[in-house]
Formats: sequence, C-alpha cells, structure tokens
Amino acid sequence: MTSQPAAPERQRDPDRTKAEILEVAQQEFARHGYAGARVDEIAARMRTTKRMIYYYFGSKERLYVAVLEKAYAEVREMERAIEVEHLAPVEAIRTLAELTFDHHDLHRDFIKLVTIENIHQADYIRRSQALANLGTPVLDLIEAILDAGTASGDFVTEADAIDVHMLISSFCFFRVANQHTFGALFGRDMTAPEHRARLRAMVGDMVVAYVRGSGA
Amino acid sequence: MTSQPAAPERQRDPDRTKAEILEVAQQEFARHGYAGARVDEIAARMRTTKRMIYYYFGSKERLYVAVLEKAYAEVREMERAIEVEHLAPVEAIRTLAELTFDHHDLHRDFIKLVTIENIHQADYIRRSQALANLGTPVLDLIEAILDAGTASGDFVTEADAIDVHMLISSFCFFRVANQHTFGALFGRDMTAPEHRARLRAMVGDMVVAYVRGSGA
DNA sequence: CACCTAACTCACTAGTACGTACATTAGGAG
DNA sequence: CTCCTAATGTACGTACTAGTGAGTTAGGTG
Repeated sequence: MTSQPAAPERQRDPDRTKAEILEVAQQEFARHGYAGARVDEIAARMRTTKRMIYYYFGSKERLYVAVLEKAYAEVREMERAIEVEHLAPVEAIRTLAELTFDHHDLHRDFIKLVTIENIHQADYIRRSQALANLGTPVLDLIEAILDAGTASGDFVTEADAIDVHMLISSFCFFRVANQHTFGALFGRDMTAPEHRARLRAMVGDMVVAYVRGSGA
Repeated sequence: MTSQPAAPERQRDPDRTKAEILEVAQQEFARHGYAGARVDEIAARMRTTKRMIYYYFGSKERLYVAVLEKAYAEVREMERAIEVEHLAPVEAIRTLAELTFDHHDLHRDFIKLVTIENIHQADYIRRSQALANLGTPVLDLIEAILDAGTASGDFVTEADAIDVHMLISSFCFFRVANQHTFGALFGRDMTAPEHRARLRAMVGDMVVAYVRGSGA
C-alpha cells in the first residue's frame, strides 16, 4: 500500500472540494431553482469560499450544468443495475414499474432538478455535451419485455417502449414532484409512508393491466 | 342603454389595468419561475408602469399569489363544466380521462405555475386563503363513477377517488410538464401533434384497464 | 363648472448577488 | 531543502432589482 492509509484530512484537496461544491450546489439548486439559488449561500454551507466555486466551475450557469450532469450520471448508474430479464413478461414489466417507483422515491433532488430544467425548456441540458443524445438503458429493457410479452401472447398493445416508459415514469414522477400542491388541494400527502405500499402496487397493476390490452 | 356603447378606450381603467398586469405576470412567472421573473420585465410588456403593479398588488409575492388564484379559478370553472354522469361507468371514466388530457393540453401556463409552486413546496398556495381547503369537483365525479362501476360489476379496484384522480392526472400532467427533458433525452416530443391522438387514447385505455382490475 | 379622489407617472434608493483582482500558502517535484 | 504551481482566502466592484416618495391628471360627482 502507499504511504497514506486513508488520506485523512489534507488541507488542500481539489477532488474533495469539487465534490463538496457539487453536493451543496445540488441541494441549493433543487431547493430554490436556478434563479432562486444563491452562490453565496452555497459557499456559506461549505468549508470552502465562493472563490473556489468560480475557480473550479467558472460561473453559476456552468456549476448548474455540472450538477445536472452528475445527477443524471448517478441515475444512469442505477438504471444499469436493473435486472429483470430472467422474469416472465408480466412479472418483468411489473417489477420494472415497482423499481422505477422506488427509484423516484429516493432521488428527490434529481426530480426537482428535472422539474426545474423543464421550466427553462431544458435549455441547460441541451447546452451540455455530456447529456446530449445519451439514450437510456431502460428503453432497451422495456423493448425486450414488450417483444417477449407480445410473442407469448400475454401483451396486446400498440404502444412502444417510449410510450410505456412514459406511462410508468409519469405516475412515479408525479407522485413525488407534485406532492405539495396535490397535498394542499386534496389533503393527502401521496409520499407519506401509509400510502407508499398501495401506490407502489398500483403502478405495477396499472402497467400490467394496460399492456394486457384490457382497456381497449 | 348608458352613454358609452362599448367603453372604447378610457385612459384610466383600473379593471383593465389590473387584468393586464395579471395576464402578463402569469406569462412571466410561468416562463421564468418566481425568482427568475422580473417585475421590471412585466412592466415593460404593458401599457402601464411598474409603479402600478405595486399600487394594485403591493409586492412581487402578492402579485404571484394573485396570479395563482386567478389560474386556479379558471381551472375550477372548466372542471365544473364536465358532464359525464349520463354515461355508463366504463365510458364515463374513459371520457373523464380524455377530457383531463385535453384540459392539460391547453392551460400550459397553469401547469408551469403548479410545477413552480411545487419547487417552493407550495408555500404560496398555502399562504392564500382563496386556495386553501377548496376541494375539487372532479373528486365527487370520480367517486360517483367508481361507485357506479363497482355496483355494476364493471370495476374491481380498491383505489379511491383521489388515487384514480392521481392516476389520470399524472399521465396528462407529465406529458406536458416534462416535455422538454423527455424530448431532450428520448428524442420524442410527446406534445407534438402526431402523438396527440395516440396518447389521448392511451390515458383512456389505461384507466379503464386499471379499474377493471385486470392488472392484479 | 369646480372639486376631489382614485389612477397614474417619474425619478430615485437601498440592498443584493454574481463575479473578480490580488494576495497568500500548501505541498509535490527535483 | 528549495522552488514553483495549483489551490485557497480576502475584499471589493458593478449591475441589477424590488420597492418607494412625491408629485400630476383624468374624470365622475354634486
């Protein structure tokens, strides 16, 4: 092993500093939106000063893009870990839906960032090379499941992988993204623990019912 | 009739001024979010000056709340117009889903405002008396349909009205609210005309399939 | 027609928020 | 051990932005 067992606490550590900036910035942007986020506030919540943010990221905008890129990268990582190809079509699609549900249940910050990006018409995402035309592994997965289900006769649907992905995502995303207005208007917090299991089962049932074609 | 046939162009017209401020403010807030919206920009887009905004609304925050209240009031109005009680349960719920789809297809600004409110954890909505505990007529409608469907044996579900409302809303809302990030990532604009009819049918099929219980 | 008030204009301020010039130091390379 | 550069701290400038003080006029009313 090298000289330092765990690199305990160097006073100067670019990687750590950059990582900490991104971490805090993600929270700040997710909480307040792009315009509402304060660079000074990000700096105040760190060991570091604001100068470092500009030293490493150059501008508020580039910091924001870096946060987006990191967040998307993490999500991709998680998606790649999904493994349902050994299941029969019906159970495969149900499991995928439930895992997507879990995935949205965690990653609240990511959902907020996506929401914020949509307010800005995804301007910043488009400006990022790292995020451009970077399809999602999930699509291939869904396509494989749909093909298998159609072949076996379990599924009767004309929807393609993107449609089904949207069907699943919309439910999972909405529940978290709109929890506050929904809660304020209907007096029910859809993200509260007592609703979790029921809603999780609901996505699964919903997709299965849909791809079976029983709504036509 | 009174002296003026159509009140052609008074130089001083409080109602008109207030309405114009709200209209322009709605666009500005919807486009840029609360923090990103510029009071000066709102003023610049009108016949009026910024001073008038403060004269009538007092602050940026109160203007924003006024915009929210107006937007919600309009949506309520539209919801009240829905009339599906003469239909059989299956067709009633399908029609309701399709009308909800249409409703979200228009009212893009409203969707953005809701999205923005969720970023702020619905703080401003909660601060408004006009919007507090103001349930939605749609819920009663859904409940009636669910009861009828269960009684007739067409429906087999344990989900209640709020659940089903969320099921329908999430799809319709997501398609519009997330169109930009979804488009950037999957190269398909779900709000483009060529997808409209297919997706509209999809919500209907989805809810019907679900309430029939064919996913369990 | 005179008056009075609500409606409106203009110029201005205080505070804030992004970004930077400049000074300083840690710590690896030779 | 020395030096050199990447990394960091301090203090400040500039531009913008919400909000206001004070004066002006339209137009309904008696």
